Amino acid sequence: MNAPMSIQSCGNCGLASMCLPLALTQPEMTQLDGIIKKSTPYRRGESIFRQGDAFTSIYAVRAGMVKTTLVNARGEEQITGFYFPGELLGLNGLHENIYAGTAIALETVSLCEIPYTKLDELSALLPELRRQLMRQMSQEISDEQNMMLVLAKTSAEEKLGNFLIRLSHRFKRLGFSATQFRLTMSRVDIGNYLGLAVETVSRTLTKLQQRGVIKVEGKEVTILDMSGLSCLNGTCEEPAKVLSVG
Amino acid sequence: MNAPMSIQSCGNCGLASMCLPLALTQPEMTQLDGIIKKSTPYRRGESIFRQGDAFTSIYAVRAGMVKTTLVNARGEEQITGFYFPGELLGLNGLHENIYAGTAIALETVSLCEIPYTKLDELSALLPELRRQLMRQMSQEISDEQNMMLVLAKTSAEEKLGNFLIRLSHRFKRLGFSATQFRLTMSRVDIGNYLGLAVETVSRTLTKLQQRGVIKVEGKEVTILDMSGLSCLNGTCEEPAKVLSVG
DNA sequence: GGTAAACATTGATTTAGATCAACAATTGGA
DNA sequence: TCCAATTGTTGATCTAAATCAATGTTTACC
Repeated sequence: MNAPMSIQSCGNCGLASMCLPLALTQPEMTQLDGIIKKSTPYRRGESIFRQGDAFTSIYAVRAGMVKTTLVNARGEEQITGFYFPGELLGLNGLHENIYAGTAIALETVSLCEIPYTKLDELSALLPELRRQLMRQMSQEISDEQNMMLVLAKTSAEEKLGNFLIRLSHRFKRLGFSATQFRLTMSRVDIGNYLGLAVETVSRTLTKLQQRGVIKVEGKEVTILDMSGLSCLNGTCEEPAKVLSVG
Repeated sequence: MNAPMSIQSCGNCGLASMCLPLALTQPEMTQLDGIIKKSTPYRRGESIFRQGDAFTSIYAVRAGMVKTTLVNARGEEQITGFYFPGELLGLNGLHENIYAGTAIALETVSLCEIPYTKLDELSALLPELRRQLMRQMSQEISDEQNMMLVLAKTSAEEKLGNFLIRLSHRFKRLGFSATQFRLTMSRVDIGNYLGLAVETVSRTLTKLQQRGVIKVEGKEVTILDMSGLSCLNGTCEEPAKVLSVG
């Protein structure tokens, strides 16, 4: 090992999180090309894989946003996540060789496809990769446990506050503005994800806007008072309690 | 490779799911002993690790039941899972080397402790282990996504039906009765986990009992009509709709 | 560029489950 | 074996958010 290990963007798929070319040699790079496939872009509404399909590959999002959904026996459908460039899809297919959910493009989406059968080969090539994969799964477990908390314990306002803040973080990480971004998903999708009716999503966004915390213009959102939002989220110091005196 | 690979119970910790002694040689077994630690039992209420602690080990439950919880900045606490013998704790500590939740013994609990630093060593010894670990994480992701669906989309009755059925499956897998078992956790814990008030848990159990679907005697539960419960869960065929005629 | 479909907002009404309150049943320690 | 503490049940009331309903707005496709 010559250079200090660093996680950087991969030329092949443009991803910081998935691809870890730790000063790869040229032949190694060439090998990589043969393993990671660039698949043709998916269009809005197209599914990348469907619940119950044979598990063949995991996917790293290159560009565009993806949602994943889970349907139960009674036909109720839950959006289980929104995936941004740099994030991995299909991690929960490993335990029974079947995709445990459906992934759908919310806009035009590019992906890196990593065939599961090649994962060992790839890991041998990039020893750090498997560990990185474990970290990502670990992260996903944490995120979903946090989501359980949000779904079970918080009000509509807190849910939306939390949602917007997490979106903000992810846009920031991608190098975009943390305070002004576009909601790629519909209000229905937001409601479904947060366990709220569409009408409640609408009303709550309006309420937050009236309070001056955010500005909403259709799908465009501006966060005007980040700490105001954070407070909803509980991630800021409790504002000094104003006790009514005498 | 001589014998066909099979996942069987590990003499060291009695676990089918975690330990994979694929016809190990004696020296290998000896090595294992040095890596997997049997820790002293934890008593009811004791914590195995706490949210924010430095991540050192993952744990496999040998005996007894464990709950894990997550606390957010505002102090709201959510039970994120109940862990049975054979299941793994601490899988979501990997991504930032900090435990992302707290694990608490619900009764006297025995564990196998697997120091994270030994995981590579162990994986080299048992090549199947790392894959098994990935499968377990994958399973946990799926379980939590299912939980998101339950929390966001189902009624109190459905939540409890789903809860009891999942408990039933796990007792069955452990070789115990699938229709009669003890609720190790309190009603408060059940409510917290399912996003319900205690009172609602109590009332709903009573209602299910009155309907003859279950029998409840304190912590002892008997499932009298499994398909009745499954219907709540949506995992059975829709019962023929009785249309009122004329 | 027009029109149907999909998506979003706002208001009125209903409801499932939370909260408040009182009491009963277990549990565990002296 | 008793008593305090914890845990569980049941009833009455309240409320946040769902549902129902009507209308406005954007999108995408002939």
